[in-house]
Amino acid sequence: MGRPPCCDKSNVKRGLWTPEEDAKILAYVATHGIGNWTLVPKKAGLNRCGKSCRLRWTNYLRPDLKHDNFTPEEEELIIRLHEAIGSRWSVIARQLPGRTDNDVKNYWNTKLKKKLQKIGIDPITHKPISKILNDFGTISGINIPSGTTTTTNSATHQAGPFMRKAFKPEPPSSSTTTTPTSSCSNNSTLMMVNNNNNDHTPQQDNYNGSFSLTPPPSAAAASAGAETFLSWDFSASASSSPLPSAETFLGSPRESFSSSCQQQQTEAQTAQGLMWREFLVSDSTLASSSGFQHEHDEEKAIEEGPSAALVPPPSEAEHFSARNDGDDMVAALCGGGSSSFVESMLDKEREMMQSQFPQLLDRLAFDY
DNA sequence: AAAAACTTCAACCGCCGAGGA
DNA sequence: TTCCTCGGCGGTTGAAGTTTT
Repeated sequence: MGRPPCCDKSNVKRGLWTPEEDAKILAYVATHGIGNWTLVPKKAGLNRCGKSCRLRWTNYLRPDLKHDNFTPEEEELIIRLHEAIGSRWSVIARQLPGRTDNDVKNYWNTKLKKKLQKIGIDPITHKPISKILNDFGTISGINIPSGTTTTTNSATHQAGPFMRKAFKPEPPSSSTTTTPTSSCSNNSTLMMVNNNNNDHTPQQDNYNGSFSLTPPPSAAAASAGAETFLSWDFSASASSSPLPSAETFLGSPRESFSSSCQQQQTEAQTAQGLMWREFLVSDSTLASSSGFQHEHDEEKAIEEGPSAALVPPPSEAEHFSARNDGDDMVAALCGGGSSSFVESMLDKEREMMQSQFPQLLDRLAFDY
């Protein structure tokens, strides 16, 4: 049975609130406090849905709200928390006094996402976009030719279908391959530049995390229309070095959360040459891309059945939560049964989270 | 000056879980 | 156990404002 509407939508006012309506809410809350929001419109003399009243109060009228710009510290915290727990805006907002989940969400969507994209970081996975695409090349058995430029932001989404295909369990005899470059067409180009030999060979898994913004080589920039060039220092060859993170750009004096996190993943990297987070790259990216959602659903429907093993992985937030509803999916990803690999990864991430965000983790555990 | 393109963000939508009857 | 209501949440929309052409 579907849930009935909370109010008669045809008879309630919608759209922007007037100062008079705001005053009524404020007056009502001042006298009665916050209680049953469905009764508020009637008692306050408003022709609005109760839900709308609650939203107006929580997102705009609450006296403890800040209405000024986000500070760099707040920005950094949002990025770090988003990397850790994903788009759980309410949880992130609780770490930012005076900010609402709507504020944080809007700020992320309009500013921070673009900011990260501009510096070549995928805002969903918080990994360098080139790294994602290069890894995809490795995973799917495709070597991106030397000198091939990889593309940013929407190109990642454009790569969705074939990336997903790459993760799809194939029968051993299958030789299906796809060609990434056919889907990567974007006027925003990201180039990987090796400082040592200055060739543009994509590097995989062995960069050391020294990662800086450099001015584009003029000729290449002009021809490629590059917005941002990323300069990588490959001088140290330690393969267990952390991946660069957005933190690097933010100049945080603290130990990079993402770096430590990713380092642990790297250390636990299996002979498969694939980290579990890689799965998140493919599917969380897709899931958040409305353009692929429909297609994804269709494919899922097709794939479901006795042999279907491609189950959307839980978000990182779900991994960090105390709920178990992601376990089956993770198990499915690993071919069924419990996986010590996944469990150890989750344990490590939890430990790391505990040390980095103890308060947050406590709250998550409490909430769920 | 006007139109088009782009950005921002308040508000809405629909789903979900909790909890009470 | 089932049904219903409510509050909370994340994703999305679209009006208003701003910038660019």
